Amino acid sequence: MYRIWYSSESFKDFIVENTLLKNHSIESKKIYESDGNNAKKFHSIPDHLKKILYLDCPDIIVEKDFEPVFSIEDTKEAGTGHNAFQRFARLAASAENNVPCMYIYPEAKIISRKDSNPTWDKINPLIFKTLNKLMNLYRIPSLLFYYPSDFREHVNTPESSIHKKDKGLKLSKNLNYLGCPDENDSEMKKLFKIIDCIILETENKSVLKAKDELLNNRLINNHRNWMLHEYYSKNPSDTPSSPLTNTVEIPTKYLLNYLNQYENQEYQIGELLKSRENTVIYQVDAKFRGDPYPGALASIDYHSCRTGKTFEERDKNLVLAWGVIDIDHSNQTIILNSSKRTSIKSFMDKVKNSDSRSLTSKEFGQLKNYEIPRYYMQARYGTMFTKSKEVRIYSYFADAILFCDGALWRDG
DNA sequence: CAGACGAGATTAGCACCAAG
DNA sequence: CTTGGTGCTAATCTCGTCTG
Repeated sequence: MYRIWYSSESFKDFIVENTLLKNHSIESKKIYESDGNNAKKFHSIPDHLKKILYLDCPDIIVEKDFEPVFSIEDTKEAGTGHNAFQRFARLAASAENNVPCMYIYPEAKIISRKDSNPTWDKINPLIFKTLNKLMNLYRIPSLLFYYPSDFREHVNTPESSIHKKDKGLKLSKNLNYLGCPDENDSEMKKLFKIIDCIILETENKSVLKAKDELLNNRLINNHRNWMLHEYYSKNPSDTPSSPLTNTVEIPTKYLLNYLNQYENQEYQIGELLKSRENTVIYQVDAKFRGDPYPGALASIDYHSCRTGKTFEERDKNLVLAWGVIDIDHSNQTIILNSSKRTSIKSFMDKVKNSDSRSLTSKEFGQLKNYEIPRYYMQARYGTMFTKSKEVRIYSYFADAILFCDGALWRDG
């Protein structure tokens, strides 16, 4: 009846045993993130789930009759700066695929840095506003719950937190739920109630119809209002914060003038970029890497660029630049300075690497038996699931990627 | 020569912490 | 205080070498 896909067994039990799922027969299966990460097993994941996993893999997906009912993402990370957005791509993937998502994140966590007393690192409230945008767009719940913590009892006294050894977080005391949040905490009880709500709705109606109407549910609607309230109480003046503070908006003309170096008599840049008057550039002056940037890039899309449900429906281009942008108004162009000299080679090497791991150039006789279904998946999808996560997410979200020594862009 | 074993490489997860 | 670049670890795969 219900099927639950999980990456951690104790967290799966934590969810099942504290919700109405415990009254149903459950089949549980381990989830595999990607073909690149788990070449032997990923191809056995059902096709409809692969589509959700295309962008990023959540901690839990619950299905009924082969239709995803909801997903959960759980983290103990301190949500300062862009970190709150690290898992955002998977929330977005869930919403884009019409699957409600629950996000568990600490309101604050105790961090001890050298030469200073322990302090609470507090969640970047922008995550609430961005999740609200996601809900407006897809009409599917994307709800954040606070990971249980001592924060409110010890706002100014992290030193005296009872749970200081766990960095202020309240973990479960139940040995079956090792590393899970405290199931007796009020915030977790809210989570269980809302999950129960979703399960009851799917029992009464079809899964699809239930999901369609979830935002009208009183409990869920209340929680959504609470999230907005959290945003405005933590940021009353609605001041922009990371990662939006690392973006710059320019007239697209400037971008086209910059990309002009790659045009000649044979090739002219296509219509897509030109069709949008302005362009948002996310500046990352770091060595090429994945987390936390894929999630941050995705969040900027929903925040600053999207007007509709797909990445094609944007009123501004979204560009990822590996370096810092200087705007040259006199020449109507941009200058890209990369202090780490991050090369386009680092991107292309990752693409090359995933191709070399694919089976598509083999003869049938060379395939081991267990490789045959994987080969067949690759025959259909190419290296779609084989590439590393950052290559998948960057090339999905960014209309163009700029490096100091090269660039990639979409024409349509 | 098939299977076992283990080192090294790769992927991704899960965060931390120093700078300004 | 906020920002935003970087570090560490587990899991798994790959591939060369060993062994019976």
